[in-house]
Amino acid sequence: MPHNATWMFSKTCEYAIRAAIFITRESRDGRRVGAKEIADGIDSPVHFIAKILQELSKRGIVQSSKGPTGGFYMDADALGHTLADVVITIDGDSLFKGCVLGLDECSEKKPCPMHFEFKRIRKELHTVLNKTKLGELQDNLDMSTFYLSRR
Amino acid sequence: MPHNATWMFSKTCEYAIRAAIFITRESRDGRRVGAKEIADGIDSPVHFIAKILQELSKRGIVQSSKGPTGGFYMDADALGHTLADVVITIDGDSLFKGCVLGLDECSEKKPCPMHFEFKRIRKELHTVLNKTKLGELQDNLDMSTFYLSRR
DNA sequence: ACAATAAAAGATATTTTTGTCTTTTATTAA
DNA sequence: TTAATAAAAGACAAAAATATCTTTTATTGT
Repeated sequence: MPHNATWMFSKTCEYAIRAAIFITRESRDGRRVGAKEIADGIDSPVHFIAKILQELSKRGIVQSSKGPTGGFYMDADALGHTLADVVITIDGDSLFKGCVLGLDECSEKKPCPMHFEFKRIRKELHTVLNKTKLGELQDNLDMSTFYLSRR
Repeated sequence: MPHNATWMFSKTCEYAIRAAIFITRESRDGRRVGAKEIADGIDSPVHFIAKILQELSKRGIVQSSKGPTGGFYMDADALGHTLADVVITIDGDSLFKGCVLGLDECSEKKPCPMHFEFKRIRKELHTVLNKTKLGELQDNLDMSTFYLSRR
């Protein structure tokens, strides 16, 4: 039987979200952070998060620059993204659109038994992930009271 | 990047839920259904669902009997179970308890940035999966209007 | 008793996800 | 213009999830 020690996001996506929030927080005072520092900050394998960051960078979710003094950061544009953007970039939009029971043909007309029950949950989920921009999260002083790693 | 074409449940668990509902429906008029028939009915690999059914049977979520006229079915006891029971049997309770971002130490005191936002969603999710017993689902005539496979 | 049926059990294979390591490319500062 | 730094890229490895196949065991009707 599957282990599935987590929730609704792939592990890759969990790392991505944690990294995005970490970078948001760090780039508050203009700091750029390297893959190593991020990996330490969010408890993830260095090379793995590096790969993920490549993808996020490609899609404009985070900014990056090479060389010394380089690293990952967020510009104004990037701060306009939401957590939903991060999720969609990594896991796609199936979380918001796919059938809970994995049926291809599930729809309003041919609903699976859980279709209508989960409509509200799905909507709420979308709302939560969409309502806050990373920039707003950045402005929130409480941010320092949240944890991204186990230490 | 991960594919993750579905939602919050493992594929194994999706099959399990679909099978449980299928058996509930079929055992309405005392019918027992074989693994093959179930696999056809819910669009799943035969041997794979057979394995899953073994587990569900072991935990009393479904009943089974061997030999000709044998197959899977639900007795009164089994009909008292909820979808949450099925989910927990297969995927464990991490869906209801684990941190959304996969942090081991996430708690009220050391919350991850999404902790409080997701509290409500998690609760609602638990409610939806817990509120209806399979037996009640069985009594619901609308059941015939729901789909469990692509055909 | 026997043949047929169906679940249980277990071995094995494939695919996907996750994680690691090495090389290349771009940028900076001295 | 060179050495150091850091991301980008790509090859490879390990682990987990999913899927298939074969053998065994229990049950039924004849």
